This record gives sequence, structure tokens and C-alpha cells, in this order.
Amino acid sequence: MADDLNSVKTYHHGRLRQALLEAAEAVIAERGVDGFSLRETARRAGVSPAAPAHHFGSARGLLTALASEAFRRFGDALEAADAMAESRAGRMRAQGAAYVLFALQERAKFELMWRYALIDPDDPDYQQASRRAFLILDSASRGEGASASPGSLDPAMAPSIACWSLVHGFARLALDGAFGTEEGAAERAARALLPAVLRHLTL
Amino acid sequence: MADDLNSVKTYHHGRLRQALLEAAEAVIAERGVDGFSLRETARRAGVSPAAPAHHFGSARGLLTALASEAFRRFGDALEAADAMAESRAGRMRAQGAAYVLFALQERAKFELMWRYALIDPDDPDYQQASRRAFLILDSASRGEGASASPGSLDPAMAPSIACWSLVHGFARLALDGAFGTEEGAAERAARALLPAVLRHLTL
DNA sequence: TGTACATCAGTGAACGCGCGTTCACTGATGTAC
DNA sequence: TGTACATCAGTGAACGCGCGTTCACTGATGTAC
Repeated sequence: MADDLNSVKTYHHGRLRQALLEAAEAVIAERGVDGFSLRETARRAGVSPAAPAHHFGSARGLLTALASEAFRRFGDALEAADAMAESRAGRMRAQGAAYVLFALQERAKFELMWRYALIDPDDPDYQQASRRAFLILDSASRGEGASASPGSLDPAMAPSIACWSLVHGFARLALDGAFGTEEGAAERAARALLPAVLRHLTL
Repeated sequence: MADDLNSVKTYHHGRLRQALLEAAEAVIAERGVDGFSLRETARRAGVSPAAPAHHFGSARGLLTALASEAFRRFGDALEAADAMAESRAGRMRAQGAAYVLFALQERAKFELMWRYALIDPDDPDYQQASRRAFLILDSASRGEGASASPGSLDPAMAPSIACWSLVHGFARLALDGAFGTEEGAAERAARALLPAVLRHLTL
């Protein structure tokens, strides 16, 4: 029977955790990160406002899970871009483009990823997901297997940090409307300027 | 009599507008941008919750005024740094250091400056203050008098945008704890890494 | 195969909260004559 | 110099809001025998 896959409304949802994450994603995509509300998320998932607590403990817990998931997909995007390029500079540029593309396409999620007032940055899952993303960037900008760790102040980190800063800054400026606030302005700026901007980095 | 400068509590405040801006600044410095509240601001200024409306219209109005003022001081800091250096590269690096220093020292204000969900980015005063800051950066990275405008997609903008992106990204990553979340970690990272990072920029 | 029971995943009503804004008001100031 | 009056800059109580979380509960599921 396809019944239990479709319309039958049962007391137990079955995949509520995933459904809540999707609903939350939709809420922030529509209303912005600041417009998030746990009750609205529950409403969209068709569930009582108390239900999310069962899976995430609190609103912060849900957002932390969503941010972790976002970081994972972000890492995937960087990895995929990396695999398409060959030279060191080529890898770095491909990743830089993917970085900015992700930020523009998944705007709200990208902002959430860095919103420490709303998530728990000490969550192990979050930590692991965000650290991984940096290591992918790092390995491209220093060429081959990553060695140092994100938190270190080793001067050997400078190239990676410079690369990271450049693309991160460009993405945020674009999101914040520095290149115009009209519809599509950020995307146009990225297309027109990003390649030239990336060329200003010496590795 | 010094009375009217000190303790005498009069019905009319006299400089309430300024007092509210200062109170708001203190609130976000203590509680973070997300912790802002108009009522709390009024409380600190020793005034009823309805008073701010008289000077700023709404909470958003107050925050927009605060962000504009922040951008003005930010521009001043960039300008001062610029005046200390001589070569083009020197000016750019001095401004870059000032940029990051401002972000770290005036953390909450710096974040507010870019928080479009809370302010009105179309406010003329805000526009002018933010545009000015960019033009100072721009004039250093292209050498001498600024020519193009922030919104343009002219490829000649690439050096300025690259410089801007680099320092903006570094600042945000530092604030967001990418270099560690312990007390003072961001400052230490800036001291240890920023000069080397700035050297990766070709002008 | 059937039954008892523990555990799990939801409900829905209620709580208390602090918020931004509104409203009719009043005390102080400044200006015209 | 004194008075009338408009304007300005505050008050403080009230409104309605949506929020996150709590609580005692119940329906469904899975497991042991």
C-alpha cells in the first residue's frame, strides 16, 4: 500500500526530524534568518509547537542542526569544485567561485552558518562540519593534503587565510548589498568581478 | 550655575537624541546586536519607552542613525590610517589594519553597520556615510583620487574590491570565531596573521 | 500467534515574557506683541 | 517687562502580539514471553 507514504495522517510522523529541518530552511529562506520562529516551523510541518523539543531540545538546537547540515553541503560544493580543477591556482579559483555561488544561492543558510547568537558553535557536529569545510579550502591553497589546523596562528597559514578571507569577504559584501541592492545585483557583480578579484591573490 | 548641566532632573532632557544613541550603543556592546531593545535603551537613558519615537520615529530609525554614525567614525579611522602611510601599498595596508582593528574594537557597531534586517539601508544619511568609507578605501588601492563609484561593475574596480573583500572577510572571520572563540583570540590572530595576509594581495 | 507492558513521539492548553507602538495627556520653552 | 499662546518634548498606561517552553496527557510502536 502506498497509504503510509501519502495521505494517511498518523499520530507518529515518522520522519519529523527531517521535516522540521526542511520547514526551518523554508522559513529562513522566506523571512530571513532573523525571521525564524520555532512555532512557525512547527506549523509548517503540521505539528504542535511542542513537538520540535522532542528532536532538538530547543530552538537553538534545531538551528544548530540546520547550520551543521548547511556546512556539510557547503563542504560538498567546495569538494566538487576542487575536483574539477587541476593546477593549484585553478583549484583555488574554482573553490572560490563555488564558495561565493553557494553564499548567493543559499543566502539564508549561509548567513545562519555564521550566526553565533542563534546556534551553539561548540556543538561537536557543527564543529566537525565547519572544520572540514576549511580544510578543503586549505588543502587547495597550500597544494595537496592539509596539514595545519584552522585555529593555529602558524604563519604558514597565511595563504589559506588570505584566500578564505577574500572569498568570504566578497560573498558577504555581495549579500550585504555593497554591489547594489536590486534584484540580482549580487549575482551580476559576482559574474563581472569575481574572476578579476581572485586574480589579485598571490599564492 | 552648573545645575542645568548636572543633577537637576528637568522635564525636557536637552540632549536626549545623543543620550539615546549612547545608550543604544552600550546595549548592543553588552548584549550583542540581536540583544538590542528599544525599551532597554530608553530605560538606560532614564526616559519613558515612548520618548525615542519623538527623535527617531521607530526602533529601526534609531538603529539606522547609530549605524550611520558608526560608518562615519569608521571612515575617520580609515582616513587617519591613510594619512600615516606614503606608498600606495603602504596606504592600503595601513587602511586594512585600521579596518580590522575597528571591527574588533567596535564589534557590535561594526556588525550593526551591515545588518540590513535591522536598519534602513536606503536612508540618505546612511548611504552617504557608507559610500564615503568605500571611497577612502578605493582611493588608496587605485592610488589617488577616487574615480569610479561603489556600485559600478567596471573591471577597473577589481583591485579595490579585492582589497575590500580581503579585509572585510578577515574581519568577519575573526569576529565569527574562525580563529578561535576564546577571549582575545581574534586580536591575537589579527596581530599574527593580518600583515602576512595583506601581503598576498597584488595591486 | 497473542498478550502485557514499557517506551517513544506526539498533543494542546497554558504560562509568563518583553517587546514596539499608540494614545491622550502635560510640563517646559520660545515667540509675538 | 509682562502676558498669551503655539509648539515642542516628554509621560505613563495600555494594547495586542507572537514567542519559546512547560506540563500532564495519550496514541502508536516494539519487545519479551
